[in-house]
Amino acid sequence: MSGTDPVCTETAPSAAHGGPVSVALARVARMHRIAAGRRLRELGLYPGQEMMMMRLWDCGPVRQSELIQSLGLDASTVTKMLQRMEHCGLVLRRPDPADRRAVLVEATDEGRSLRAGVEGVWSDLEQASLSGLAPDDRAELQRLLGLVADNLREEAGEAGECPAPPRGC
Amino acid sequence: MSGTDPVCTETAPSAAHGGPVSVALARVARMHRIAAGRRLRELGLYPGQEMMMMRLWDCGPVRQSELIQSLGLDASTVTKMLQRMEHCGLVLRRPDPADRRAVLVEATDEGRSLRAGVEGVWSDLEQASLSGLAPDDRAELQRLLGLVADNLREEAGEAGECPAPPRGC
DNA sequence: CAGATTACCTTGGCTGGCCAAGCAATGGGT
DNA sequence: ACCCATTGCTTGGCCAGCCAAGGTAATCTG
Repeated sequence: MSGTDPVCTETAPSAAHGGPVSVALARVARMHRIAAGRRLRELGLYPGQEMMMMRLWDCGPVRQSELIQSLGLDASTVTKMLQRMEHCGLVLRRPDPADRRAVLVEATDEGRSLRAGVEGVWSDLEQASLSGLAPDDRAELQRLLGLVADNLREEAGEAGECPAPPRGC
Repeated sequence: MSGTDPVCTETAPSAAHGGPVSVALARVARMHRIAAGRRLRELGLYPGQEMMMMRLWDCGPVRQSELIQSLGLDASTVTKMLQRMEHCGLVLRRPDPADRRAVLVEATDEGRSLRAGVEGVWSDLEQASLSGLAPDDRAELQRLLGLVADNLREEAGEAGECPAPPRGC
């Protein structure tokens, strides 16, 4: 707080730039991720892995490609995550007899044993982050997020044009 | 779609788990980031850097600690980002004469020249992702995100208890 | 005024996540 | 039967982002 402190006094980041909602969304998402990570770490999980496990708990043995599509992640991301998780004993991977390029993924017993903990963390977090929102508000928030998701999905689909314009930096 | 395909037919990921809103939030945020990254790359920026630049455009020379707090990022993250961005000529760093441990950060002319492009990208993205939402809905979404942000901020504040419970994996 | 505490930044290590490129197996077209 | 396009996954490279630990400067305290 010295005399060198420059012009800017505004602490709240931008309500004037291109997209206030986008800014808010990015911020909230990061904070949410951090909060989740803090709780998850006590279970021995890194943030993001819980999504994977949830999908596996639901489904029994799944093709890796199914995971990729259902989580909406990049294929290489899923590959590396599963490699680490397998190495930790959370998950089991074996070739699909019906298609020799595919890989079937399944939760191990150890992986399954985390289910209650993870679900507890998530519902706890949901409760904490939505505290003070009426049921109507929660439903509304979910609805609006759904609409945005639809828009972005469409966006992503029709974007395969520019081959690879240079990355300046 | 072979015969080996297991039980799970549900494509929509979970409406039953702990936190549907949390899931939606995480998904939307990731898609949003990807969409932003795709557009930003044509400007020579990586996703995340635009937030930094926006803050710098607003404020003139800023202390690094100010950036850390205002962006809500980890100190080490900001350090590394700025190192890369300085190396690319987007940004200029110089020691603060008033406090020899502090660093003052400022956009270079080259960095400033990206302003119009970045703001265009963001408003474009805002428009694309909010397409189909009435003004009321947009305002509502922003309001709700603000509430969630408040909850999470509070959350983060009072969480400095457990020193460092082991990371199993 | 000296010693302890605090603020500010840096480095190292690890993960999630992306893209681009590559390899193997499947399936369709002629 | 053959070739080619497609699908499924892997590797390598890079960046954002976290935590933990360390070093230097400013500030608070005795």
